[in-house]
Amino acid sequence: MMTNAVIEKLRVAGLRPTRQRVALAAILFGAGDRHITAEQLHAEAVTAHVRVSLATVYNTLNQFTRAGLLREVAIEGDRTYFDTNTSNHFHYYLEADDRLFDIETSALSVRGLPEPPTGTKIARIDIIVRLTRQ
Amino acid sequence: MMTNAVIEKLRVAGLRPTRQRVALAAILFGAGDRHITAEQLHAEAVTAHVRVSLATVYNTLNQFTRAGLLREVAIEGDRTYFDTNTSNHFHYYLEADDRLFDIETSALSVRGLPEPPTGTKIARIDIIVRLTRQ
DNA sequence: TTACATGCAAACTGTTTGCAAATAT
DNA sequence: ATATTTGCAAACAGTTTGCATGTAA
Repeated sequence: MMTNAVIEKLRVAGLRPTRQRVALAAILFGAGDRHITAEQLHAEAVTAHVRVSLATVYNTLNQFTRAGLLREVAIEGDRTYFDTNTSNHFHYYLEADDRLFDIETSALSVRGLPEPPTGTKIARIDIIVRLTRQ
Repeated sequence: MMTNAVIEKLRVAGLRPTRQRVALAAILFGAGDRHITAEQLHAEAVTAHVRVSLATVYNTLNQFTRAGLLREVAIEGDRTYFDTNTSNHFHYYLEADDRLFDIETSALSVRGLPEPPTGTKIARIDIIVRLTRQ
């Protein structure tokens, strides 16, 4: 992703385009949809010779999420995954590899959902299809 | 749940019916389906005058899960929820209250799921319907 | 020039573990 | 008698925070 486009994206989200944010955004949004942890992103930044602390990576991921640029994916286990695809979609999770990827279809739907309890409404439906090696 | 039934359940699962396990199992399985964290279970045990350490509660929940008596539910956030209903079913999650409950229907189904990637098969489908107060 | 962002280390939370004492078989 | 389980405290992993320094506007 071009640096200018990243900078614009951050500005639109109301975030100052600092060196660290621009570099992290370029990694995150520069190569299609990604599912990444803070630790992984930090490692990639280090590899790309971007000087940024792990704390800043965490803070940045949380800011991006609050700004709607990322979405958190709930997987049981310790690490938190962040997804660069914020549109409505579902996931495969391959436990053996601790890897997460999008289900490539928009045809997927849920049937037979009852009315939610009184006083509540559905905010979002998360679907995780757990895979095992066969 | 009668103590005898709990003891039998533990034996069948290959777990020695110790005082702590029997007491925790009675709390867990004695009152319909429950969704509970280690901390919550520990608090209930203390209230019920069962002397048990938090570490033992954690260990016990993990043992029960390994034995197929419980099921873990992945919610983003820090705490791990354990569900006493191990059958195939889905969940509502009310974020405002950090509360989890079963979707009361067996009619719920997923349509349009593509073939899983080569070399993998579907182990389980987790669905979390996130609710907000309206 | 001023408000905001960063880095670091220290704090914090949920969870696991090592080991001696207690308990089930 | 012996193998398993427990409690405790200490360890641990992932994540957050306080504060001095640095940087964007």
